[in-house]
Amino acid sequence: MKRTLAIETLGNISETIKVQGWVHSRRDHGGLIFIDLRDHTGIIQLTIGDGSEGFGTAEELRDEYVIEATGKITERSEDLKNPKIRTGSVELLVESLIILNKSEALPIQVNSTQYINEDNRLRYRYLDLRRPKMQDTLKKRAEYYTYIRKYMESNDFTEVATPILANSSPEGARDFLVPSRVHQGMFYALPQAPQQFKQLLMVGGVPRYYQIATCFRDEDPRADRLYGDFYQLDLEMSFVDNGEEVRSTMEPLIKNLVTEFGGKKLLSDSIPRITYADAMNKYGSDKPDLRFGMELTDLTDELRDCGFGVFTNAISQGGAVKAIKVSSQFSRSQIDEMTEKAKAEGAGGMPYMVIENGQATASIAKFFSPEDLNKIVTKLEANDGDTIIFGSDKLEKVNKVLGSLRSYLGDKLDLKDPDTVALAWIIDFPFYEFDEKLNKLDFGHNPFSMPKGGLEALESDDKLGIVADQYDMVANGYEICSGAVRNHNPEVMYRVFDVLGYDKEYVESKFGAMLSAFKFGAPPHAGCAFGLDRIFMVLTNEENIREVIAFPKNGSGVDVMMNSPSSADPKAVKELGIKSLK
RNA sequence: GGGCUCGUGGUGUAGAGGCCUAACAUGCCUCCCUGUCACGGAGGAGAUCGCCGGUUCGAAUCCGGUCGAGCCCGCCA
Repeated sequence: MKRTLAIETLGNISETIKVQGWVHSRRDHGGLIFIDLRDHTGIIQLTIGDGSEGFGTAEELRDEYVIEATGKITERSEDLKNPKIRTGSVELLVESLIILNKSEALPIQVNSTQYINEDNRLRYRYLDLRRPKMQDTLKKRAEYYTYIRKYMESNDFTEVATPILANSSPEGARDFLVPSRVHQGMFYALPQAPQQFKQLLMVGGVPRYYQIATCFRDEDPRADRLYGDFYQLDLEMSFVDNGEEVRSTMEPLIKNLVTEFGGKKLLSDSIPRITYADAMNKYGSDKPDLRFGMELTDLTDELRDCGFGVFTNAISQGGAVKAIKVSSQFSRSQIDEMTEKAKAEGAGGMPYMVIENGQATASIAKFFSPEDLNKIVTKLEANDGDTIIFGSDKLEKVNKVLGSLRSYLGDKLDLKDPDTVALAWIIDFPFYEFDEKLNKLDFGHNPFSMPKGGLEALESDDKLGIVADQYDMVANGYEICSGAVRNHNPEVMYRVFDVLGYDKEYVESKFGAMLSAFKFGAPPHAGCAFGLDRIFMVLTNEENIREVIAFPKNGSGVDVMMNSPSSADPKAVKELGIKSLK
C-alpha cells in the first residue's frame, strides 16, 4: 500500500517512515516546532526538537511548502492526543527533513474554511482544490462515476464514445462552432448532446448504449447550470416503445445513488409519475420540489362573480385565479419582498389575505363578500394564522408566479429537508407549444420524440393537445433527467415538421443522416440523459454547480485561471480562412 | 439583452458626508518562546476605498457613467 497520511497506511508505532505532503500550518515554539503535514488523505503532526537534524530546515518552512520528512511514528501521551484529526493519537518525531519545493505567500489561504470570493478561488483553483473539502468532492465524484458505470455495465449497456467534432443542430441551444481548415467556410459544432449519434447506434444494432458524455452549450449559465461543457449520463435502448421501460430500468440506479451512495432518505420509495399538466396546475412548475406541500388551488369557478374587479377581469378574459395557503404570517418587509418576487415573474402585484380569529383581513379581504370569503377559506381549508396568496392572470402566468413564490417560501420557511430527496417523473409533455413572441406554433421540447398516438394523433385539430412521449426526472426542484421514446418512423418525422410548416426538403437538409438511417430498418428505441453535475450537486447539498467540478468557467464563460477564451495566433486564424477579426 | 445585489491592505469584513492621517480578523516580515494543534507574546510592513466624471467648503460614503463579479428573468429542444 502506498504510504499516505491516512492512519491506516502510516505503519506501526516506533516504525521509521518517510512521508510527503504540504505544510498545512507550522507552530514554532522556539526550541520545538510542530508542523501539520497534509496530503489528500488528511493531516499528521510532525514534531521536531532543537538538536534533531531537520530542525534548521523546519525553521525555514512556510505554509504550503512541499516537504518530505523521515522519522519515527510515536504514540502521543494521553494528554497530548488530538481527537480533531484522525491521526491525532500519534505524531511523527522527525529525524530528517527535505524541502521538495517552496511556496510564495499565498493569495488565498488553504488552511482555512473562511469564505473566499469565487473569483479568487477560480483564479487560484489549484490552491482551492488542495482544501480538504474540494479534495473530498473530487474523490467522491470519481466514486460516483464508478458507481454509475458498474450499474450500467451490469445492466448490459455498452459504452460507446461519440464524436466531439460533430455537426451543428438546428434546434435547441446555441452551438459552439469550430471552423474547418480543410473545408474553409464550413464548421463543425461541439455536440449539445450525442442525441443523433446514439439514435444511429440503435439503428446500428447496439441494443443498449450509454456514455458519460461531455455536452457543450453556449447559453448563459445559472447556479445550477454550467457554462460551456457539462456531463450527462446518456443512454438509449432499442426495441423499447414505451417510456416506462426506460424509467423502470434507470430508477434503481437513481434511488441507490440517493440512499446507498448519497446517504440520504427518499421522500417515497415508489417514485410518482406526474403529468406535465398536473405538475403545472398543482405546483406551477415542471420541476416541482415535492418535499413540501403548499399546492396551488384553483379558485376560478368560485370567484367568477366575486366583487374584486382584478379577479373578475382576469377570469372574463379567459384567465384564472389561483391561490396558495401558507401556514405563516409575514411582516411588511417580507410581504414587500414577496411582492417584488411576484412582479419579477410578471405579476402585477401580490394580492393576499390573512386569517385571524376566523376572519379574513389585510390587503384585498375588503373586496369580498362574506360568502366569497367563505368559499375561499373553505376550499383552501384555511385556519387562523394562515396567509393566502393569490395570483390572477392567464393560467400560465398564474402558475409561473405562484410556482415561483411557492419555491421561494419553501426556502424561507425552511420546508426543504436537506437530508431528503424527492424524486418524480414528469411525463406527457406537450409536443407543441405556442410561441407568444413569434406568434406561431413551435416544438415544446424536441422534435425527435414520438407523439403519443403516432401519425393519427398529429392529425388532431387541437395541436396544443398533442402529447409527446417524453419524460423528465426531477429531484428537489431540479430537472435531473430528460428522455423520450424516439420517433423512428420517417413518415411521422416528416409530418411532425409539416405541422409547423417545414417541408420535406427542410427536414432532409437538417436531419438527413437520421432520416436515411431510419429508412433502413430502424428499431423502435427510447432513452434519456441524466445531468450528472446537477445530480451530484443535489447529493452533496451544494447550491452552486461550480462546486462539484474541478475547473468551471465563471458566469461570463471565462476561465479566469487559464485566461480562456483568448486571442489566437493570426497565422492559425488565417489558415482557417477567417478574415475579419475585431 | 433586462432586473437586483456587490466591489475598501494578500484574504474576509467594518466604516454610509467632516470623528478616516481608513478600523478589525487573518495572512505576510522581524524578534522571543520545548507540548502546541486556529499555539502564545512583542514589534513592523501593507489600501490614494474597481475606474472615470459630477455634487459639495469637504466624498470610501451622495449622484451619473463605466468595468468586473454573484443571483434571477430571457435563453437553456
